[in-house]
Amino acid sequence: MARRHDPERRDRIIDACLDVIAEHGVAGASHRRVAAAADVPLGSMTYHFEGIDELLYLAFERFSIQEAAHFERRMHAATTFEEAIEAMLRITTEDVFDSQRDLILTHELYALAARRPEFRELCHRWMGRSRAALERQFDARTARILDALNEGLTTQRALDTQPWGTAVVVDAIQRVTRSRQPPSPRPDDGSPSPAQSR
Amino acid sequence: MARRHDPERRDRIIDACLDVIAEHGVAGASHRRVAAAADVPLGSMTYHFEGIDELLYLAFERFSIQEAAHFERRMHAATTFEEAIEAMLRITTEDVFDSQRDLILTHELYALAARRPEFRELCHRWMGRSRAALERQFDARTARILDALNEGLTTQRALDTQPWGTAVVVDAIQRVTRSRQPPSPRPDDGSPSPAQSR
Amino acid sequence: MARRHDPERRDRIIDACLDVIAEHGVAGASHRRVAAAADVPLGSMTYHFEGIDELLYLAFERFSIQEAAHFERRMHAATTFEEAIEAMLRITTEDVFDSQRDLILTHELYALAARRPEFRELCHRWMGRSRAALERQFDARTARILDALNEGLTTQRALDTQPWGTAVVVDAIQRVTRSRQPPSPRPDDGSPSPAQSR
Amino acid sequence: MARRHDPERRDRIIDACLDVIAEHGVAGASHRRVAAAADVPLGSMTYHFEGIDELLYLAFERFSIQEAAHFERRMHAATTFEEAIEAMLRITTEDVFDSQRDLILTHELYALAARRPEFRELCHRWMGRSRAALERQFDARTARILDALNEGLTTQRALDTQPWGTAVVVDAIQRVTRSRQPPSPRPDDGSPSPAQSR
DNA sequence: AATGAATGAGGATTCATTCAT
DNA sequence: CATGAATGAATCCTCATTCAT
Repeated sequence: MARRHDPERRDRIIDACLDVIAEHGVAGASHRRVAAAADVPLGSMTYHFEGIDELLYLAFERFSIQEAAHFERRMHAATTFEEAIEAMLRITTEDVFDSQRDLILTHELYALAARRPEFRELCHRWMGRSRAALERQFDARTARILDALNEGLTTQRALDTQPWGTAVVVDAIQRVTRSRQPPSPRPDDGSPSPAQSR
Repeated sequence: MARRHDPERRDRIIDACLDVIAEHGVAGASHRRVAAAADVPLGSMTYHFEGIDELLYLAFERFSIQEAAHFERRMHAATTFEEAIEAMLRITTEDVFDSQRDLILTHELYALAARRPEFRELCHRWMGRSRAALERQFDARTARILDALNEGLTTQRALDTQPWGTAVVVDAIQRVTRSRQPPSPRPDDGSPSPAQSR
Repeated sequence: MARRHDPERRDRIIDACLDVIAEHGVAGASHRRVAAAADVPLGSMTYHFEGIDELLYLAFERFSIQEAAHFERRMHAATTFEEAIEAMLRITTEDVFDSQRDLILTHELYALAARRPEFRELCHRWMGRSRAALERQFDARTARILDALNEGLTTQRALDTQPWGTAVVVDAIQRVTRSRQPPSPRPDDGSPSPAQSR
Repeated sequence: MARRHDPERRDRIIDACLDVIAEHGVAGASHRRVAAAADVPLGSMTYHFEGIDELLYLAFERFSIQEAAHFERRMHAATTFEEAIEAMLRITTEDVFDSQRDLILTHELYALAARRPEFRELCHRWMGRSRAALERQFDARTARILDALNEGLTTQRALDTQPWGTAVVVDAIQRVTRSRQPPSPRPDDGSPSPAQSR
């Protein structure tokens, strides 16, 4: 009866879906719960979305795009090699550490991606953007390794029951970035500072 | 009607549960589907297990133990530093690459662990065993980084839609192991240097 | 967006409704499916028709009129007694045999008519026209019997899983038409013999 | 809470399903309505039947068997040719005329059969039994024609809005049975003359 | 005049769980 | 000890219809 015209409803439902997944997992993300979270009648759900699969896809698509954009923002803000290293450190130790929500959503997405190609495609695009952002400061090989390292450190730190210090992270990043740097000159893409210390 | 006395039934159900998760995800793992997969009457499910949560927990417990054991076997077989490097390479590039099932189960477990402490505990124990196995050939810090690197490389290789060569993996392992290795002598087999244990 | 002014839309919807019934039965004939079949917005449905009942009625009205007209055409083309017999044979063996669509729609209509008077009225009118057409070549009694015979043969041939030869049909028509024919002279075209009108 | 053990429940549901179809048509035969009619919880429906399709099939299977049995009883009671004619007359004029329920169910079945082979099979079996019963008193050809005639007369009498006298029926039966009877002697009970079997 | 947006009721089905046997 | 029968809650989705535009 209230709210008949509500143009942002679709968006609100997608956001609500992410909230529900963060709280109950994909397994607990039902039309009913999402509708309640978005304060929308149940019938709206299948009016706005083909089915729960489409909603799930759109939700994770939005999430992966937001995460990629966040990563890009972090990396683009770094104008020197040192700042890039620093940015990586912050990304690994702070960003995910702070947000339980992101952590959950990321792994729910991965679980889906492991079984279903359309979600794997989302991961692929996300990784592509992360790598491209890293390649502004690092060569392609290093970018790829750094991204994988970030992935692994983040996951293990989050899923451990014991706290990790940041020292391991710092050390890991150094090993990965220092080792190959002297022989092969960094690509001038984005023209990072020639100095490679730290 | 046939098998009334069936002592391995509980075990069979747990294994069937993992199969079902691998095929349908945790979201699709219902009593009915697991019972069907285990060829067991539906009533058995709540007779043998408190509820679906207990079954899920036992299934992932078994899975994580099996995986940890597999990792240990791989690493224990390596008696030299070079063999250890080689083992890591194989673990990262072959093991998970081959088994879609393990990949899915791992990420389903992580998704659960991100939300629920009891599953995080499983991850913690699994990581602990992996690290201990690595510490037979590497110092504690390197072990931890190697494990994280393996985690990240494995995940990203599996969830990408494009194939990765093994070159990146080789390079990554080298960077992580070479850099710190010369100054600190490798711990001898079975006794990680006390200063670096967690 | 395209066709705003579309005077034949109502007609198109009615035809589409018959198509949907032929494919999904009355049970499966929903506003949505008909709208899709007619390539018309869902909102059109209740704009052009009071409700689904009205649409159903109009669809079957059209269908029964078309069928009656077809029957009349067949019979009117027969100018002799022999041609009339031949026409009946063709109607029973060819027409319905060929069209799965007509068969389905006929029985869906009958099923409705068995429960609801307004649809029974349609059947009544259809039968009336058929009989009138037959009475151009047969006395009223024979016309009625022939029509019923046609009904029964058609139904049983169509709903059997084994093919019927045409021999039975020929024989049946002969029995029904021959027996009473010798004593009472065939009525001349358009005026059934008064003695036998009902 | 009440009635946990109720061995005839399945049967009761099937009967209730036929009642609901007779009242609301196949289109209106929902799990809910049938469950209510059978005084059974909704969850029972899919416990006892694979789905609504299976229930529909079982209901019409039962109906067609009951009808065939009724027809057989009528015909088997007739021991002479004259009694058989009389039986046919009663079947056509009384039986269906009396029961709105049978009429509706018959045509709902036919509507289904027109679209779906499994229901056509039911019709085929029903017809087979009717014909076999007729062949105890009539030759095969006559049996078939009589059955078709009965079908058509029954249908048209029921779906007309005006009453039919019995005279037409008597006449029709006579025409069909008299014509071929003199030359070929009636087969004695149980063994139709071989020359006329199909 | 026409329709896209919206919705509550009801559609079939699946669910975890209970319980009598 | 084990299970087949049973069920009410909840699943996703479709429905006819309403209504603001």
